[in-house]
Amino acid sequence: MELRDETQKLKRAHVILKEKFGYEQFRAGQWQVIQDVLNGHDVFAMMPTGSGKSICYEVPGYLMEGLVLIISPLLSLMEDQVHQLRKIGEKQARALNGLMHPQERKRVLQKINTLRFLFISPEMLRQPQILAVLQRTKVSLFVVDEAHCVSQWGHDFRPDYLYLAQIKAKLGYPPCLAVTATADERVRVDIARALDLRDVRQLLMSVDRSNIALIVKKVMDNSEKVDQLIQLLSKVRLPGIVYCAARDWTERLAEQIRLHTGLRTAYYHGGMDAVDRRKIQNQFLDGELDVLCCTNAFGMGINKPDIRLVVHFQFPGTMNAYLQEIGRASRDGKQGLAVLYYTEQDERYPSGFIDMNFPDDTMLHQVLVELDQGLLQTEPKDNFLETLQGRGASETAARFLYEQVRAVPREKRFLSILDECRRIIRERRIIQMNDLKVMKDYINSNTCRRAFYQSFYKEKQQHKPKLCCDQCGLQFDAFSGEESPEDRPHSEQILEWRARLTLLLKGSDHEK
DNA sequence: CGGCCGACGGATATCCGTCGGCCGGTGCGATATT
Repeated sequence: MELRDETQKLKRAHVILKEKFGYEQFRAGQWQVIQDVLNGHDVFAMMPTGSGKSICYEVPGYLMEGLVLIISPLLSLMEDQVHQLRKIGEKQARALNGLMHPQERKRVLQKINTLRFLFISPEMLRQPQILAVLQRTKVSLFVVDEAHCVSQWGHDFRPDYLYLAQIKAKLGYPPCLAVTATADERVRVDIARALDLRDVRQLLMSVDRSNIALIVKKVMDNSEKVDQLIQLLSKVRLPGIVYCAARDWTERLAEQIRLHTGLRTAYYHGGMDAVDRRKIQNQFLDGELDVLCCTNAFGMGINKPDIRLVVHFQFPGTMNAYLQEIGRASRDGKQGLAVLYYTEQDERYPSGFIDMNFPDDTMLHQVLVELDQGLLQTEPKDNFLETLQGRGASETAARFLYEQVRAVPREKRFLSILDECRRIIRERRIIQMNDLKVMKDYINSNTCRRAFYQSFYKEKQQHKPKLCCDQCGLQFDAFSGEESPEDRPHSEQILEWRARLTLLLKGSDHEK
């Protein structure tokens, strides 16, 4: 009888897809995930961005009894997703966050039993009052969106991510669905552990984006980089994103680009206020900008199908981050280009960031001693964090230390956790340094770029696109235009490009 | 890790080199103060 129920559910999934979302068929991967979810399994799904990850929990939301709880890393992402659901007429979708008026938050909690979808941050979810309300509610599905954040941020930057397993337990172990576009094997294991996934079904789609041509270009110094970038921007298709490691670089570059190319250029980073950020983001989405210089603050949840170029003015510290960032190009399947400029000095950024994530050993030791002597208190939290930052710790390092000391029982000495802290820091450092090494190896490798990361992800190289990478004969000069237009071997490239475009267009027609 | 800035000292009355220290990226929520 149970079996018949399940079959019924699966049939109804197709009906929901058509009636609510207006699609005839599930796309690759979606159907498998939905089946596993409806059958009550924990599921880990790695699907490329733009492949319709949200359908994977939205459709089950209509077939399971109770609330679908979606843990999301960004408030803007939650708002967007609620908005999307509203557009298809779903009224029982809400977000719960700190920007809301307390009254409104209360109202959402009061009618929680009538909701179908609730979007929430890991921080909010950890609040005892919120959790108490959720404990009285039936949670049908526990979704972790952008699940790579668990591993990428949970260990230092946003420690609340590491409490999701505990919260899941308090909610009575609802089935869990973790989705992301990029997670190498180590990250997958890390996520599975942090979320306490059991008997997990995995759907692993390729991380490769074959329509994005890859180029790594080594240059002497930053001024050469700026020159080359400006040339590149005036030759290739736009809009484009230029990723920088530091905020001041985004501003300086934007200025330079505007000056030398006249392109509509803006910058975006986490130091700007929320209104400006929204404004720039919307301008970019609406096609009012050609170039956006930004830090890694920009990108998550950005769904603009026609970004043609992603430049790395400095490279990120992990392969996952790199693939996330270049993956924002050409979601529509047309030809895109990713260019990474490299000088040896650029390494200082990622290695500096790794250093900043943790307190140094002197501070660690000193703080534990002072806590034991009563010269320092862990509470109130903000005072503790401020004191540490006053002594030169980064905000992340301070918060890391707070997470370590907050749970030390009264009868124990703080110094007793010294070795444990040292071990954690050492291990995390090794992991991050290894990630960085992989990224450096990618840059310095003299084999196919695509083959390199596919092997890192333990994927077999499926099909090699014609416009693959600089190692496979893709001419950087054809894009950058270092020579005069006449003597460039350009026309052939363009022809090839056109031919490919046509093919792609035909291909997508065929799919429909 | 390395670029950048300010301090400092030496040789000369303003400049020049060197050295040490600092800084650098992601966002949530809550709370107190203008």
